[in-house]
Order: sequence, then structure tokens, then C-alpha cells
Amino acid sequence: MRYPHAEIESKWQGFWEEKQVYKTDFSNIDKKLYHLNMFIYPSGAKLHTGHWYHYGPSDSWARYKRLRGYNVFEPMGYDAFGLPAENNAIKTGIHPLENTLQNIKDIKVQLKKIGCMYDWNTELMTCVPEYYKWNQWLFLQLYKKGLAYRKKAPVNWCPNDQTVLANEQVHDGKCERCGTEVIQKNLSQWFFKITEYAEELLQGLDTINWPDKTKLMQRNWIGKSIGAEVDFKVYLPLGTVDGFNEVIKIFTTRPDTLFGATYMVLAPEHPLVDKLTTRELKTKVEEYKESIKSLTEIERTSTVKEKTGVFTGAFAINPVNNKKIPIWIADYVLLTYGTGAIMAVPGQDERDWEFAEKFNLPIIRTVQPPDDFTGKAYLEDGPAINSEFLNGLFVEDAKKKINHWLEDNRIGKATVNYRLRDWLISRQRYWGTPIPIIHCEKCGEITVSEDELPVELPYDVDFKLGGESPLARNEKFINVKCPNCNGSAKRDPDTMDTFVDSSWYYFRFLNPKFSEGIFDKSVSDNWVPVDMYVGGAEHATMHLLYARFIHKFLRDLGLAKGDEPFQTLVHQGTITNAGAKMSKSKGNVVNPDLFTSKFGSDVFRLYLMFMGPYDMGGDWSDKGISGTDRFVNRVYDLFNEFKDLQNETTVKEKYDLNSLSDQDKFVYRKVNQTLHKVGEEINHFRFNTAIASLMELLNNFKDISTCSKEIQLYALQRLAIMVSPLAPHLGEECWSLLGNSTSIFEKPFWYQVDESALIEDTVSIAVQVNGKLRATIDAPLNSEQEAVKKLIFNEEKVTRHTAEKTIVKEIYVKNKIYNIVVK
RNA sequence: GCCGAAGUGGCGGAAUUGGUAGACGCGCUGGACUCAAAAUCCAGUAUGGCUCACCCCAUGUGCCGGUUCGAGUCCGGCCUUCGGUACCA
Repeated sequence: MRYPHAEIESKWQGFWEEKQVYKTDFSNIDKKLYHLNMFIYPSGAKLHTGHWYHYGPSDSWARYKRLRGYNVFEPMGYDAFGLPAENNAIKTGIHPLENTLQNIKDIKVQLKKIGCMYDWNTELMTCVPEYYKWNQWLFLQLYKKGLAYRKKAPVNWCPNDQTVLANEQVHDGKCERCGTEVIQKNLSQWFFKITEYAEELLQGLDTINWPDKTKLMQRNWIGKSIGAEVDFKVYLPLGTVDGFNEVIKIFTTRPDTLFGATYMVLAPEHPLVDKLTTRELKTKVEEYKESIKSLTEIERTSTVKEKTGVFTGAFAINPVNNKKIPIWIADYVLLTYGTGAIMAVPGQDERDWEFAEKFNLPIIRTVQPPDDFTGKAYLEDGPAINSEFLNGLFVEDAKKKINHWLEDNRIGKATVNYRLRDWLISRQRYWGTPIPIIHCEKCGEITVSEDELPVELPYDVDFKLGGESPLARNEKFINVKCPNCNGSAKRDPDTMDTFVDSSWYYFRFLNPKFSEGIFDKSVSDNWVPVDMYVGGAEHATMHLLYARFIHKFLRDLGLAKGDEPFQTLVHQGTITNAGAKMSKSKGNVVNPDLFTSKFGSDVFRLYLMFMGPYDMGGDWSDKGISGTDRFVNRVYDLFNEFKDLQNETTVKEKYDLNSLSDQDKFVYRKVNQTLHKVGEEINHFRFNTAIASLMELLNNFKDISTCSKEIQLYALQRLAIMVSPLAPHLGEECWSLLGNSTSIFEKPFWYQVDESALIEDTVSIAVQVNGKLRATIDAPLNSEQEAVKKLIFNEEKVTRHTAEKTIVKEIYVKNKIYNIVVK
């Protein structure tokens, strides 16, 4: 009989919903397990195969944990603000709110079809005032602590989206979302001071169970480097105006090479450049700065590009030897890193060497390279040379000594620098959380008071592109009385990056209707951190870093207990189609409905899991789905064959192997071996091998009709339970076919493995001659070498290769291998 | 360039601490059932050689070399693909 998937799925989904099987009891915290999936962005493209691949297997893991006695909380919600809804509005005229709500409605229907254990009582969306009010509250807390601030900064501007993009959102100089070439623009922007937590964000990585790859990416992103800051005085020729006492501060990781600094380089945008440049070179410098401006960030920072730069005419004094060194500007020095100025030490830096060679600047080695060294700049360790009081010291010691010297002479100090930059949260867009700030000409920046929150996003706006942002153009919204002086003032026209929404949503899930605070601390104290977090690796340096930062901030406010939000992290792999990531714009989205309508949800879920390792993903192909379809049908047929078996016989928890017939023993062993294996595999997200071992077990049930009824029942009960996390509807149906009136997930349990049944009586031992397999023999378990030896030298296959040769050595590994070495 | 991951049959992929390479599935071939087809079931399926009949022999986990009784697994040197990053001083 064909497995009637549509009927069975709606039956069990209806049952789970009606009985509220997946409603979480938050008061039961003994074996609490917060299982979170990155929530979904409700786009018009609806659910595609990639979403299924993320949510289906992840739910199977959670179901397994539930069967093992955990009180699992698995929520789902919508990351509902963001650019695409607004872009869609610009294109179609449909309001982002209407559009988003409709998408959510559609997506929810699709989500339910997967058959996950989502607790729909805690569903949330970020685009409603009840949620985004707390973004604003969070903003105010950050503001109070000086961790939210505004500054003018060159930002990435997408001319198409008319919005600012974070560095992380620019790929290959193009807008991550629409692919338009990004240009630079100077705007007043809001930032969150994530850099304040740089060190802790780095240290905390050692305490969490995340993929090494992801931790490494965060480490690199934070980019800690230890070095020193050194002040270089600007050289004042005779006759220069007195009072010009500028100092150029540089950052270096190699203070030990200070004696080799033969010139300086400032970033072209460095504020001192205009002051320093001599009259004769003004035009040249201006020309250079202009030429840089037209370059995109990518062209400018390309490593293959030849070095460019110009001399400013000014000189600085190297503080260690009072030598006069020229000051240049060059685009390979970035204003945004360190101090925007470097001392150039061509002897020990490849970039400086290249630059020095091109512009004929002097090169002094300050570390002695080995005799056979043939390269240019020498970056390795060695004794210092040409460095007076540092001479002879190796790099580490030289660094220590020069740092002391710098501090003693008040010229500089040891310091630590991070690559991490502050989090730019402003978006000149409509569809997001309004920033709760009022700008008054008299009083300046005024915060909206907490009891005035939320600052509601107005519905009626002109969200057409161009010029000012939609909120800035909305008179009703933007014009407001100053809370301080009651004069006319304006609201901040920006909205927040949606990563703000997702930086704390896991707290909110625990009680999304809570109105007395950002979240219900009485629940979150027991349920945060998230025990298992599953989501895409593309968030490694954005969402996952921001969320850690905000968690630490909330902890400092006394709202969270631990230091980290996500204890264990797993990335599902990416499913590509024809080698490319699935996206609506590429038109290569695979619609799961095609398969679920034909095969059913469980078959599709099984197939996605069976394709390969979960964290690897892979290129989509529907070849092979018939394999899991056959499996499901065979299982279903088997249970129909033994329908109501529970009414015919009773079964024990455990059987003595010696009391069983050969066939019973065989099945009993295979069942227990599989039970052991399947649990282990699911626990480690290895669904493909879990399913393979279930298929193997099913193959071993070929002659199950010759088993005793007891063992038949023993086997089928366990099969139903093992199937249920992976194919939940099928599992429930099989369980009920046996004659059960309860649901597996309503009264979850897992069978104990009979350890004594894991071991076989006989083992097959590989016999090798000189490492080559010549025969395999069966021997009783744990046979001694002498006994095995007798067996193998009776084998013609073996003696053929040992005859007329000298046996040099024999190696026996119990139950595994017998290797004879001959000459 | 740097950092990271991965290269195994026609295909997706298995393989504890080094110990029988190719589990499981797809596909394919042959057979059973059928008037026929689909579905299902049974058997076979790494490559080459021998009379593929049965044994058997040789080769084989990206390439070259090494360690070892024994290497997909460990070591050294490459090649290719995919991710991350882009002069970070």
C-alpha cells in the first residue's frame, strides 16, 4: 500500500496542535534545552529548499533530545524589518507592512508543513511596536553609557538603495543586496561602540562550543595586534613660525625596528596633511588626494596594485636618533586603522620595501637576516643590528626594551590595537526601528524619554527613492517639540540596522508578549543561554558578533547572567543549485512544494538529511529522492503487515541472548546495535549515517516473519521510536499501527540499549601477507593468536603466498587482523 | 597574497585511536510478477587481466615522495575546487 502522506501528515500535525504537544513549560528547568534556529526573513520568495535544509534536520535533532528526556524549547519567528520589503514597495507600491504580513502568513503555512516542534505560542515578529520599542530602549541604555554615539564618517553608499552599508555588507565593492557599485559619502551616522568589548569578545571565544572555523573568523575580524604608539615630532626648519608643535602619532607592531624607520607615511585623509604640506608641493598633494577619491575602496586596497604616493615636503624627527625623515602620503595607509599614520621600515616590511624601492627612499636593516636569506624585507626573528642600544637583542626582547625606553622618555607606550570597528547602525531608510533621538537647534541631541517609547514608525510615508530618507520627508513624523525647551525640533530621520533586532531576540522568544521590560528576566535567567543555535555560516562575523556584544552589554546592565548568548553553535551547509546560492534574483530557487506534494514532508526531510553531512550542504539534485521514498514505504508496509501486534503479544525490556533462537538473536542484536548507532549519530548531527543504519536494519528484517512474535514486537517498537525524530509523522503513525493510543512526542521516551547485544559471537579477521589481503576467516570473539594461527595456516589462499618463503614476523590484532610478513 | 575546509566508483556519499576501502542510497544490467507497463521483489555492479563460467592476479581514495608489518587516515612537497579576508602597519 502506498504511504498516504497527505492524510497522515495532516492527521498528526492536527493532533500536535490540538493537544498543544509542543507548548513549553518554562517552569520545568531541570533538563531545559533552548534549541534556537536563526529566525526567518519573510521575503516574497517564500520557503525554499535551503530553509528546509536548515529547519528540518535541526528539528530532528531537537526531537531526538526531547525523546531523551530534555524539556526542549524550539521557537520560530520573523526577522521582519529590512530593505527588501522596502525595495519591493518601491517597485510594486505595496506597503512594506502589508507585504510583510502577507509573506509571514504564507510562510507560516509552509513552515507548519515541515512538521517542526515549534512552540507557536511564542511566535514573534520584529516589525511591530511591541518588539521594536525595546530596540529603542536598548539604544537609550547604550546611549546613556556612551556606547551609542554619532559621528561624521565616510560610509559606503549604495546609489541604488540610497542607503549606507556596513563594510560587512559590501562584497567586491558592490552592494550585497542589489549588486550596485558602492561609492563613498560623508554622513552623520549612529554607531554602537562594540570596540569597547573587543577584548572580551575575543576572550569569550575560548568558553563556547562553536565551530573552530567560525571562532577563527571572529578572531581575525577582531584582529588584535600588540605593539606601540610612538610620537614623531615634525621637523621645523629655521625660520618656521614658532608655536607649530605638531606631533604625529603612529602605531606599529614592530617598535623594535624604530632605528630602521627611514620615512613616514600618512593616510591621504589624515587631518595633518594640509598643515604639513609645503607650498611648493600643495598642488601635487591635492592632485594625489583627488586621484584617490575617484578610486573605489576595492581598487585602493587591492594588493596587486602598484604602490603610489607623494612627498609632502615636510620632515619628521625619528625620536631614537633624531634623524630627519621625509613625510609622504600614500593610499596604502588607511585612516581607519591605527592612527592613520605609520613609520615606514622597509628593512622589515614588504609594503614599505616596495614603496622605498619605487621612490628611492633609504633602506636600513635592523634585524640581521640569516646568511642564506635572499629576499627583500626580512620579517622573521633575528638579532637587532644598526640599532644602538638594541643591538644583539632578538625581536621579543628588543620590543620590551624599546617600549621601556619610549615610556621613560615619554615618547610613546606599548599599546594594543584592534581591527574591529564600531558598529554602524544608521540606515537612511523607512522599514526599520526609528532612532529615539530628537535634534534641537538649541539643546542639541535629546533622547526621547523611556516612558514616551515606542517612537512609532508612521504608516503613511512616501517611500519612493531619492534625496532624503522617507522619514525625513514625513512632516508629521519628523517635526516635534523639543522635550527640553519646547521649541521646534526634529526627530532623527534614521532607522536601525536589522542586526539590532536579531541581537537580542532569543531573550524575547521566552515571553514575547511581556510588556514590563525588554524581556522577562524571571524566565530568561533560567533559559538563557541558548543551548543549541543552528544557522548559516554567513553570519559568522556579523549577527553572531553583534549578538555576543549586546549580550555582554545586557549582562552589564544586570539583565543577563552568563557571558555568552549561544553555548553551542552548528552551521548547516549551503544548498546550491547549479553551483550558485539559491536566490530569487538568480531564478534558481528550488521550490520544496514540488517534492512535498508528491512524496510528503517526511520523505523530503529524510532526503535532505540523507544527501550528506549536515554542515557540508551541497549542490541540489533530486536524483535519489526515490531512495528515501522507498524506505518510507517499506517501513509503512512493514508496520501494516504487523498491525496491532501489541494486542497479540507482550514484550520484555531485555532478553537473554542464550534463550533466543538464531533468527531472534540476529534481529535482537541488529536492533540494539542500530539503536546505539542511531542515537549517537543524531546526537552529532550526522543524520546521513543515522538514516543509512536504519535502512540497513530494515534490510535485516527481511526474514522477520520467522521471528517469534515477542521479538517482532520488540524490534518494531524500537524501529518506530528510532524513525520518529527523523520522520516524525511516519514515526507516530507506525507507533499507533502497533496498537498504541498515545503519541510518541506527547509522552517522549527512548529505549535503553542492551549493551550485551552489541557484541557478536564471531568476528571476521582479515589475513594479510605483507600487508596484502589474502583471506578473511571467521573466528570466535577474542580468540588468542595461537588459535587463529591454526585456522589461517589451513587456508590454501594464505599458504600459497607463504610457501617457500621465510616468515619474518607475524602481527596479530585481536578481532581485527593477522598479518604475516614473509621474505 | 594570507587564513580555513575539501578532493574516495557513473552519481550522492560510508569507513572508531593507522588494521578487510567503497557501508547506505541513486543509477545501470539481468531476472521474477504482468497481456503489457508502472510499482514491487530477487541477483549483480571500483577498474583492468584470465575463457566473466568459477577461482584467482594486478591496480586503485587529487599528484610526487616518506614513515610503518600495514596509510583514505600520519609526515614533507605540490595541484585543483570551494568559503573567508583584502596593503590592518
